[in-house]
Amino acid sequence: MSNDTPHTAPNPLQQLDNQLCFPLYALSRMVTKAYQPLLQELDLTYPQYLVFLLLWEHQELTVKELGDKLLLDSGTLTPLLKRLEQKHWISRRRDPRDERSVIIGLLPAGRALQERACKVPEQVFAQLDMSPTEFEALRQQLRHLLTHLA
Amino acid sequence: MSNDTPHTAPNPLQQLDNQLCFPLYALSRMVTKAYQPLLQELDLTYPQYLVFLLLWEHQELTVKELGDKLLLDSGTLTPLLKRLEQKHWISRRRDPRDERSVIIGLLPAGRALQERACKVPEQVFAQLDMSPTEFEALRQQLRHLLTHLA
DNA sequence: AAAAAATTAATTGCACACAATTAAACATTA
DNA sequence: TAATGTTTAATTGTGTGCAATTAATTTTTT
Repeated sequence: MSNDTPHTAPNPLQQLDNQLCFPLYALSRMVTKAYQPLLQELDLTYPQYLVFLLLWEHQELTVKELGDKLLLDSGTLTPLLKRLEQKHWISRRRDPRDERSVIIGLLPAGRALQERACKVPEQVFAQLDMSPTEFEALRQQLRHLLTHLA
Repeated sequence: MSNDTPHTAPNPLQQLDNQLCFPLYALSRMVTKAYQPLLQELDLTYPQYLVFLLLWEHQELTVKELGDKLLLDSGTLTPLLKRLEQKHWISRRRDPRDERSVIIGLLPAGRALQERACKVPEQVFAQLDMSPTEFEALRQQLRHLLTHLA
């Protein structure tokens, strides 16, 4: 132990390689990047794509419902949805039965995107180099953690 | 099949619940949120904390090396590092042997943060409700995917 | 019904992320 | 060595994320 190393002894728990959080954070961004060239063809960002996945499934959802499902708040969703509205892909209107809520609906151009996007999931999966079994196991483990933390 | 449902038949691969990307994206944000109250005490954001994890381990790193390890580019790192410099936690100087590189070093106040942060990993782990075995398995699986994708 | 509490979006301000471009320094090649 | 190409940060512009606040509406309580 020479005294030209005055810094604290390394704490293994404080090393990046031993963190769970970092691979989660980095992998999430890398997967988003894997989507990017495919989504660019559709003029969509990744969070915008997630909104459409929900709208293609449910036709109409309030901002609240979108936020609950995506774990995003109005500070993120409101400007994102306004950009989609400007492109005439979605509609935004107050719920007449509860004027607090804003209902997001699909416009024809937004619905038409679904067909163009249908190949996206398998194309990303192909880049992942995972067996369907591994894929399913990891998906369930992540979802389990998510429900425990959210 | 009634004709008041003019929309396309749902594609299972286009349902949010069947995606791997979404739990990854959402869990990553939730885990970052779990760090937030702990890091707030240190006046740190999560990506700033990651920078310090590396600096506590290596004392000095170039912006390039930080970017390679964190998978972040200068567009993200430069302003982040300038904020840390303004707090007198790190130093930024050109490498005299290669004036293209900027060397990031720890200042005393930045080094002193390590001790205050040493409990953070275990406190976050406690919130995760996972066995160490599960933790380790997931960590390695995520790292494996990351190296395949990055 | 009136007052208080809760719910829903929007807004504001700050900090990432990242694509694309620029500029400086260094390396390689003709 | 001069020209070309590469590497490294910084810059610019757009789009999230999110904490905190605000404003309008609805619900609950008194």
